[in-house]
Amino acid sequence: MIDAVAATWSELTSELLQRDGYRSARARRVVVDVLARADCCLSVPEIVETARAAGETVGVASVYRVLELLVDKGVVQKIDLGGERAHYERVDHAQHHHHLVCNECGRVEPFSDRELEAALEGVQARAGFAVASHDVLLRGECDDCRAA
Amino acid sequence: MIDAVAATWSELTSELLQRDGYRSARARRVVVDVLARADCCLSVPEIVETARAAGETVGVASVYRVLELLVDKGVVQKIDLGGERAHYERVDHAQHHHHLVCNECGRVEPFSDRELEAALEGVQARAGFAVASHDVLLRGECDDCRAA
DNA sequence: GTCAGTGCAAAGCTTTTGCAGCGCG
DNA sequence: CGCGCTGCAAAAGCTTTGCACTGAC
Repeated sequence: MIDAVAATWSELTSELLQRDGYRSARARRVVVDVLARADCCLSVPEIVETARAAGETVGVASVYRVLELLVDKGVVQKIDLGGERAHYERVDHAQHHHHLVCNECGRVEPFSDRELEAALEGVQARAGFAVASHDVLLRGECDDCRAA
Repeated sequence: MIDAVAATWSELTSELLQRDGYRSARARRVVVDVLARADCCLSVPEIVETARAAGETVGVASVYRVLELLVDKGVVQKIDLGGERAHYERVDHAQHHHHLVCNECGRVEPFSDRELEAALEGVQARAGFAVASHDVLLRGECDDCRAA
């Protein structure tokens, strides 16, 4: 199930890039592949590390360049969790969600809420801005840290 | 009105620090003063610049140290707008709000919405985490940039 | 006088950029 | 076989830290 969705996103991304005249380049394939399999958002070092674990090496510079392209194309979202590095994850309209971050251990967990989305739509309609996207970040202490 | 609120926050902060045994230090006074007068969130360079414009010089290092302390004390909130630098603003429970950021010009505007807060309370109640705070960030194009 | 607090300057990070070489089309 | 893409290494910010000096108490 998850793999099916990921494969779809991966395919759509490849097609999109091909259509726009981009070559089938190695670094691009590796980054797309890592993001396709990721459960949640990843930082650049995490992407490089994950790729390496899978036997593929990529330079950080290439990763940043690929991510910039993918964000531009709207298939990847840059997420700032308040830490020192930015995180990236694939844009998957069927699985739109936000993030809970543990202030103690840094654990990140996704969540989604219909009522929240409805409220956001209302705000966006009333905003003076033409809102293109939104992010919600909840900070606190996760179960494990609270128990400890 | 705004000045009254700011003065209150400023006073409360000073009292809090004094109560906890902190000295009446210059850099601290300057940073608190700048934040007290600020309309919205400021970056560290902006704080230094604003202070300088008011005839007070502060070292960046001191500003970072003061901000860390104030965030710890819960009277200042660190806000990540997705750019390269973090922003800080005073925590003012009477004026709780979130931010709209223009992708084109970088303009930041505050907004608040009762329905949104209600939805967030619901999410926080249902979350596995003990949620301590939340941030909502809306990105888009502001009026001016859309007109241009 | 002591020692918390300061500011400079240097170090540490993430992220960006310059450039020579590689390989897709 | 040209030029888009890559990766290294160097550069560019923001932020943190070490250290000697200043000033609050």
